[in-house]
Amino acid sequence: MISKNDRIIFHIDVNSAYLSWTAVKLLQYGSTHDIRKVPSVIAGDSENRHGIILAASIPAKKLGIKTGDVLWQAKMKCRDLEVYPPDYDWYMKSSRALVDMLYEYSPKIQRYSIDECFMDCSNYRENYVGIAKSLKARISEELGFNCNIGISQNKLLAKMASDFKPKNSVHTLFKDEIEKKMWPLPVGELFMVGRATRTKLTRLNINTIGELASFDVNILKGFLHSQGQLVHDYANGIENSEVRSSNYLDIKGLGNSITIAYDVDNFEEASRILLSLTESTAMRLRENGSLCSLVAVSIKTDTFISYSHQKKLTRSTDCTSEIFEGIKQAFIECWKGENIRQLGVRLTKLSSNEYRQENLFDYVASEKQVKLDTTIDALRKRYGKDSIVRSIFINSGVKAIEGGTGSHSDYPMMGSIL
DNA sequence: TCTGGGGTCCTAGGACCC
DNA sequence: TCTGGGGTCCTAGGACCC
Repeated sequence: MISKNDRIIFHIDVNSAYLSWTAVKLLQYGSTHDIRKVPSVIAGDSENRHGIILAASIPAKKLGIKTGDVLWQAKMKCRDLEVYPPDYDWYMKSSRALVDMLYEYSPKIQRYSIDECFMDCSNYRENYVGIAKSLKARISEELGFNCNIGISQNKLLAKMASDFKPKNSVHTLFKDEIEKKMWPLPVGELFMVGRATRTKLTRLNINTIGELASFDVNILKGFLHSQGQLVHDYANGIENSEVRSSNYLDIKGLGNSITIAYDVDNFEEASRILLSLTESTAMRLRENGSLCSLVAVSIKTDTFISYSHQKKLTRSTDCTSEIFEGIKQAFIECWKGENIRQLGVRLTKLSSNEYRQENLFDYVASEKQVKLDTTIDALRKRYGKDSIVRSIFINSGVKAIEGGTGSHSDYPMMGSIL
């Protein structure tokens, strides 16, 4: 169990978050039909080639439908599958409501993703399970959705615990429970063992987490390099990272990408889409108070081949037109002329805009650009994203501002590591 | 029949310098 | 003309997460 110097970490995980949150919204708007109780999914529309399952109800899961499946395949498994579109603004509100409630319990909270949080509850030396249960009950009653809470001495084990069945429960996975509760599980269920790693481990005849835990770590490192050490540690429950109150300023990079409803085969069209993506990404960059000095373009072709190319800027900037020049250059340098299915823009090497390095030669011009961007951002914030649109987009068939967890993204996305 | 979008981190290989 | 090795930095791609 818990000893004196142990931390107590909660991991709160909303069950089928998107589906639950849409269900709650429908009920709040007067529906009497709870989509959690029938086969249903949240998915984009196939017509625009966004037809992927983002979340599935438990009845849908029982029919073999899971996140990431293609919509038409899911429909074949269940003829009267109910399909609902995602509503990201609502999901952000729901997520925020959850976090607000968690702050009543502890100030040390790390938002790991839109539907997962770590919370350091080391202050509750006794009855932490009882506290978790009452927290879970409050979330159900006051917010209307269910979650799992995992409890342990570190974040990894707490996260593993919150995956345990049954759903809508509190589970513990303390170090002295690893052997019984975690080691019998298939190795692919360990955090950070994805498909590629699992395949390699299977070749070494490692099939359960317990087999991984007792395997020679040096042999593992030979096959998996640093990943070998990491998963071996995780299989043994070793992980010591802090619950760090996330600061949105310390993101490493940001980007937007879009799968286009049709294949793009000419430069002008691709360029318009890239500008549209640059607009939304640069806006987020400015909102974050950051400058970037490296930009990258990514391309996915109609045959699903992906590649990317990056371009260093001459100085750090948050100016849409400067960033777009870099993006356009990068695209010209790498596009091989295939039909394009998806385009992406990514900004990295971020720094704070407190230390804006002015261009000595056209100081006035760049001053003006900064003011222009700031003004446009303010107008769009006030009157909506489409209130100001570049003339190039009018009648072009391309949305002026494409993609993006725009202003509502007030948490950093999770990393793959804790 | 068709296959999303947002992230972080690591690594192999090439360029360049000494 | 041909030969080496080590260090650093950069890039593209691939691993993982939700």
